[in-house]
Parts: sequence; C-alpha cells; structure tokens
Amino acid sequence: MSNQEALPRAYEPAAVEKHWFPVWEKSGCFHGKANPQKTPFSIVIPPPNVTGILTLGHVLNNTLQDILARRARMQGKEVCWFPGTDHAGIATEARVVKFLKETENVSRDELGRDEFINRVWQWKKEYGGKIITQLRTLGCSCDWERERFTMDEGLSDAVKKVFIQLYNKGYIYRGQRMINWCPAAKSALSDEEVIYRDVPGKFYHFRYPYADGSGYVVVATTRPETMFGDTAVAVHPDDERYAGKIGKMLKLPLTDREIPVVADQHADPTKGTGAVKITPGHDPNDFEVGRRCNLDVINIMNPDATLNDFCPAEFVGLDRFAARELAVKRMEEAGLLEKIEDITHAVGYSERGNVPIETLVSAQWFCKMGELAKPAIEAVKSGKIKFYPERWSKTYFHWMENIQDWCISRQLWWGHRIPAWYNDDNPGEVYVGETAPTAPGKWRQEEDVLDTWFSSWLWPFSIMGWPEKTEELKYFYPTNDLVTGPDIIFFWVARMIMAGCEFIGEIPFRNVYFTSIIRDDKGRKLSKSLGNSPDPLEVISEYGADALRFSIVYIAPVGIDIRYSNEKCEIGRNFANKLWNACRFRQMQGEVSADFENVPAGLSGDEEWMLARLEEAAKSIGEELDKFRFHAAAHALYNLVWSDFCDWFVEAEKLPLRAGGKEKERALAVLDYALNKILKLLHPFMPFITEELAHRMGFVAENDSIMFSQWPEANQELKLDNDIIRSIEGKFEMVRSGRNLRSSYSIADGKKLAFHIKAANETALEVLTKELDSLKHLLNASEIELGLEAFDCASRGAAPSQLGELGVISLPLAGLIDVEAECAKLEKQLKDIEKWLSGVRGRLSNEKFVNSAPAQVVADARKQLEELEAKKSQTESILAGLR
RNA sequence: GGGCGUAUAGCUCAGUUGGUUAGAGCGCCACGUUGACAUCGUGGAGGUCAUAGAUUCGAGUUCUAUUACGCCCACCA
Repeated sequence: MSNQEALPRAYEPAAVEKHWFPVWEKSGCFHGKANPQKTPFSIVIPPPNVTGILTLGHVLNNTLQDILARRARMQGKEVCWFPGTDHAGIATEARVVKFLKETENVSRDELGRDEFINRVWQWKKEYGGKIITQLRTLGCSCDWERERFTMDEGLSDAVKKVFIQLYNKGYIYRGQRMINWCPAAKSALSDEEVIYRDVPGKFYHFRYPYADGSGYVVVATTRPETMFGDTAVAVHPDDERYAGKIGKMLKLPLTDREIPVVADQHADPTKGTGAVKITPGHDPNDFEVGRRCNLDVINIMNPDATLNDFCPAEFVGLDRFAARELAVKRMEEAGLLEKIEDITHAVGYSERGNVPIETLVSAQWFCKMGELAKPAIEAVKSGKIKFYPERWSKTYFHWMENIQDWCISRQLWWGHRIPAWYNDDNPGEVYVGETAPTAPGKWRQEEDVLDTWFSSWLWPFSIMGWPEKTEELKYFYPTNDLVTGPDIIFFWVARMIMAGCEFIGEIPFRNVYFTSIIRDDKGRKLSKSLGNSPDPLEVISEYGADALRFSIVYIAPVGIDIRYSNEKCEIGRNFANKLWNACRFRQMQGEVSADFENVPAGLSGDEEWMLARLEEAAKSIGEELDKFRFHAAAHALYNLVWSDFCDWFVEAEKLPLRAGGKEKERALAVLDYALNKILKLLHPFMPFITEELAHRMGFVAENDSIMFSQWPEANQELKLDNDIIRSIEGKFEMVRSGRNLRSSYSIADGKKLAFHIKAANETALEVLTKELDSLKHLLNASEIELGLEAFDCASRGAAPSQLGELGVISLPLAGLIDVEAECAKLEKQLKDIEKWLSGVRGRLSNEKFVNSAPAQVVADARKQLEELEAKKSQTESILAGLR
C-alpha cells in the first residue's frame, strides 16, 4: 500500500485487517525469545477451552492483554505472549460424547477407553481450537509459534512429575471421603465446581415409629428419597423431650430395617422436633455424626443418581426425583406423613452438568492444600503479587486461609490419567511413578483422570517447557501480568500461585488484573439460551476488529460489570473513521514532512498548545496503563484525537495551511509530528488501522511495522510556554462565546459576521491582536472590531457574550437583537455571579476558614472574589450599556 | 449467617489525596454539507450526587446507620 494513493472517504476495516495480520505473523513480529540485551515481558493467556468459541469475555480479556503486550513491545522490551488451549476434561468429553451419538450413534462405553480417546483427539484436530483462529481475527499478538495444549506431551509430563512429587511429599493421598458427585458427568467434582442456587423446595415431616410400638418421632427432610440410607435418628443429649429414648430402636418406614435413636450435638433442639434423621452416606454433617456414633455408611445411589438395589424393590432404578415422589406417596399411604412445608433452600448444582449434585462417600484422590497455601498467601500479603482491583485480594485471602483438601480425581477418560498402579496380587499395594511398575505383581493403572485444573495450575511454567530447564523459563519466568476474570480466582489464579511457589520456588506473575464481567444492556448475564450473547466475529465483520476492541475497552467501567450492546461499537467505528479522515485531511495538504519525529522551530501559539495537549495525553495514557486503568487511557486517547486534535487544532491550522510558504511547511510538520505520535499511542488499542495509516502516511518504512516504533513517553525536554498555552485556551473560550451568540440568533455557520471584542486588559488585548486572524477564521467572521473601550451595545444593537478570560465578545445585529431577551440573559448571569459572590464572601469572612484552610485555598478564594467582583461590575456596565 | 461491590443527567459511566459553578459519550432540541469526516460540525437544554445522621471552616468524596440491586463464601436437618 503506497502512500501516494489517496485515502478513501470512509475507513473500510475488513480489507485492512485481512491484509495486516498475515503480514505480522509471517514476519515473526510476535515471536519472543530470550534476549539478554532487552528487558523481558511475558504474559500467559488464560487458556480457553479447546471446545470454546470466541465470546465477548474473551474479546475483552485478550484485547487487554494485547494492549499490554503491544505497548511493552513499543517500549523496547522482549515480549512473549504465550497462547494455548485447555483440554477441559468434562466439557470436552461431554461434547464429544454428544457428537459421537449424533454422527455415529455410538456411546463412549461401546467404543472403549482407548478408542474413545482416539476419537477425542480426532475431534480436537478437526473442530477444536477454533478460538485460536478467532483470536487472530481480533489482532492478538500472541507468539503463535508457541501455541500449547494442556494435553501436549511436555505439559503432560509436567503433570505427572507434579503428581509424583506431591504424592511423595505426602500431600496427595487416596481416601474414602464425602465428595460432590455429578450425576451428569458421573464423576466426582471439587468443591469449587459446585454452585449453590436458591430454589423452591419442600420440607417433608415424617413419622418414624418406635419398633416397640410406643409412638413415633417426627423428623424433617428435604430429601425423602435418601431415607433408605438412614442409619439413625439423632437427638440432642440434653433434649428433655427424648430423655430415656436414646438407644431405643425405630422402624425405618418402607423398609424392614431398624435404626437407633442416638445422642449427638448435631441435633439442634430449637429446630423442629429436635430430632434429625441421619444419612451418613449422603450428607456431610450426617457423615460426621455417623463417625462419632459408629453408624453404617450406606450408599443408596448408582452413579447416575438412580436408586440402587439397596433400596426397596419398587425404588430400585428409579431416578432420585421420581423416587422422592414415590417415597412421599408411600409415606402418606402409611399414615406417616405429618406435613409438607414449602421452603426455599440452597441446592448445589454441578457447574458443567447443570444438575443438582449428590454428596456421597467415595474413594477419591485428594491433595492437601494447607502447606501449599502458606507461601502463596505471603506472596500477595507482601505485595510481590499485586491484584487490580486490590479488593480481590480479600476474596483470595479468605479462601486461602480456609482452604480445604482438593479432590483431584475424576471418573472420566479424557484427561491426564493418574500415574498410580494397584497390585491385584497384593490388594492395598499402590505404586505411583512415571511409568508402570516393574516389580512383580499384577499391576493395574488407576482408571481415573485428574481434574483439568490440575494441569492448568502449572500453565505459567509448563508452557515454557518445565520440567526441562529451558531458556524460556529462565528468561520469561516469572511472567509480568495476568489478565483474567474474577470468577476463576480460586480455580486458577490461587492455584497457579501455589504451584509457582511450590514447584519453581518463585511466583508465576507480578500483577493480576481482574476484568469486568460482560452483561447485556439490561444487565443480564450473557447466555446462549437467552440469545443475548453476540457473536464477536459478526460484530467484527460489521464494525471492524479495532472498533470492537476500542469500544469494549472504552465502555468497560473500573471494577464493575460491563453493559454491552452491539450499538456501542459505533463508538469505536466512528472513532476509527474520524482518525482516518484526520489523516486523509493531512494527506490532501501535500507530502509528509521529512522529519516528523521532531518539532520545528518558531511554533505558533496553536501549535504549542497542541504539543502541550499531546504531552499531557502521553503522560496520562502511560500512567493509566501502568495502573491497569485501560478505560481511562482509552478516554484520554479519544479526547486527544477528537476534541484536541480534530476539533481545535486541525481547524486552527487551516489558516497557516492556506497561507502557504513557510507557515504551511511548519504547520504540516507539526501535524505530522502530532499524527505520528497519536498513531503510536493508539496502536496498542487499534493495531490494524494505526498500522495501515502509519504506512499510508509514510511514518514507517514499507517493511517495518508501527509495532516496533518507540512508545511516546512524556517528553521532558520539550519546553512549552504556559502563558501562550493559557492564552490559546482563552482564545478558544472566546470562539465558543462568539459561536454561542451566532447560535442563539440562529445564524448559519456559513454566514460571515462582524464581531466586536472588548479586551479585558492590556495583556488580553495583545493576545487577541496576535490571534485576530485566527479568531476571524474560527468564528467565520468578516470583521472583528477589537479594543479596550466598552462597546456600546445599545446604540449598535449588539448582543454581548458572557465575560471570559480575555474579554467580552459581542455581535452587532442592528435591528435584529431582542434587547429584552439579552437583558434578561444578563440579569440571570448577574444573579448567578451574586450568588457565588456571596458564597465566597461568606467563606472569607469566616475566621475559621481563613485560619484553618490551606493558604493556597484562601488565596484562591481571594482571587476568586476579586474576579467575581470585576465580573459583576463589568456585567453591570454591559447591562447598563444595553439599556 | 459472614464478606464484597454498586447507587451521580433520560441511558451507560468518569469524578485521583475533602477545596466550593459536578464532567464525558449516547439520546434529546436548534442550526448547518464552502472539499478531512453526516460514521460529521456548531450551539443548547438536562443533576438538591439513594436516604438519614456525624466529622469539618468546607462533603459527590471521610465515618455510622438505613434502603435497593448485584456478586462471593458458609454443612444447617
């Protein structure tokens, strides 16, 4: 794309985006490698599920990472952003099971383990990892050569090594424990994978008769079907109502079993009847009671949550919910149903399976977390790792300080198979190691696989080749920033910190930025079923990737949820178009200056003003990004480009551009200098359009990229004259006043007008004289009468403006002005002035204020008083003149 | 039950360490196409900062309580 070619009127993102990404990727721009000459900067991507497709959440998350990476690259750092995907055990297995059912009508079990796993790999090859392509569409500057998958060989080795190490340390153990069971996945889950929902339910009160026929005990339950697992009824030892009953037997209804009344602290005498049925096999509390009272633990369920053959015949094979209804029915028939209450209670659901989980006792593998947590807590406490927003550290500490053992085994096939073997010749003998044991015996490998997060928590170093001591690891670890959602703070962030501390002896990252959660414009969560989840690829094709990126950062508030709708992308699209046209305008003025990196000598006031705005923007954008305040940086850019550059500077420069000669040359040089800086500052946010424009304008060589140009830090050497800058602000204020007059008389902008300006003082007069041509240009004035003496508004039929920094501008409109209306306007102004005046006077006459407020504040108030008084008297004289 | 967050213009949000006329974008109203841009320009209207107290010379900003909404954690039958 040569810079000779004229720019089209409107920016068309599609072709530009399609053009640049392959160019970048092919040229190896994104590749990072150990380079001792440079400071390393690394990020690891939160690996999306291999089944996943791009969502707006990913767009936000990855745009932010890209901004960090691209800025660091421009700052001259050696950048590596490590990409990859997660094998996502449950999600992927379920997905492929469904796929096989639909395409081949075969089940997982029909295929068998090895064949099924083959099919998952096939599926992955064909359909998996779509999101990786989609992230390219978004412009992500990941080091795509380094893409990894959590089931890759090296990463799997890391998992094994870690498992063995923790096993040998005594942290990993296998045991019978109460766990969360997902009937959909038919697997154990960790506590974190259970989400609690308040749902309507019923509270059933049942009568359990004493075996000797001496009446009954009333117990209440929300889960009648679990009664077949009851092994006791507990009462509080001090509960007088049951004095003498402890030890008596009850007949468990609908069965031929008898169960004892036991005494246990768990029974709360203040609740209900004070008696509680005990189901040690299906309730964590009851399990503990069972332990204390030596009760049997009975599992009454099959893996799919149907009742097993321990239950009465007619219940066997029934789904738990059907069993519930039947149990209630039978109890009622037996006259043992006391009452039913409607209640709302929290029910645990499986996060992935979206069905109520079962708590049951099962043999699973666990990892003790207490010791692992200690250094990880310290890392955040000491500030080695910083959270943004900081408050998330509270959530982190709370969880870490109460951390429970982690159930890491899953009854799935897709995942890292646990490297443990059982000796069938010698039951109880277990071997844990990289490969099958060679010792004699009939060894059988554990069927279970590991929780997906057991590989994800190693991501920051497994992706760099650990346990090999690679160059990457040495150079890029620990990484700099992590950008992720707060919803996986426990699943992932906390565990990565523990893993880093434990296995590398060093934290995995220094800063963690938690993104906002995206909702629709009504504040609802985005979900497929609601149909309110836009497809980012469609948005990109409609608005452009840059537009989507910019918009989503621009609208993302600090620490709260984002309300998104596609129309918001107009912000970015319009902004891109504005930038495009600013460049188009510049291009139409002639060749780009030879030196666009430096400022020419002999600047005009407007030009100094522009440089000042640019400096201030560069400074604030840098500072905001350092604090991860992305949206603030985006707003600063928006104002810089639209308001400062386009609305004021470009308009003002049209004058010297028209003048031609040296003046034009200088104006062009400043425009180029500013545009070049603007494109650089904007590049991390909008990589495509800035690359395109930088080339079109000739700011970067044909084979180069803006992504390696130098990031504009605030320029300390630039000496700007604050008086001049202030006077330009005054000029702009006067222009606004003049336009206001024009507008209030509904005079078209195109009509040339004559104005009068009364300068506030000698200095103002000097400034105004110097800027007179500019004022005429910006006001589209045919003539401006300028002086120190009061303008006789009444005789000239003129409407005066409000008093500004530099003076009063008035618009003589013989015969046209409405004197009454003008007077009313001024009187209102006068009233306002008086109101403020009395406020300031009141303050200054308050001794306490004068004595205790900082000197500067008092001085400011005094100055304000003077100004207001002057303003008042001037306004009064204008008013008098008008009459 | 515990913890956290949010409440500012019609809508979505800014508002740094308290400093006195609370800002932006969108929307709305008026006017406007003379070559950068109608994906635009110019001007304008619009807010007793959720409520009640407290601290202070001064509170959108600090403290307490209340209300509403949202999120997280917690074994309550």
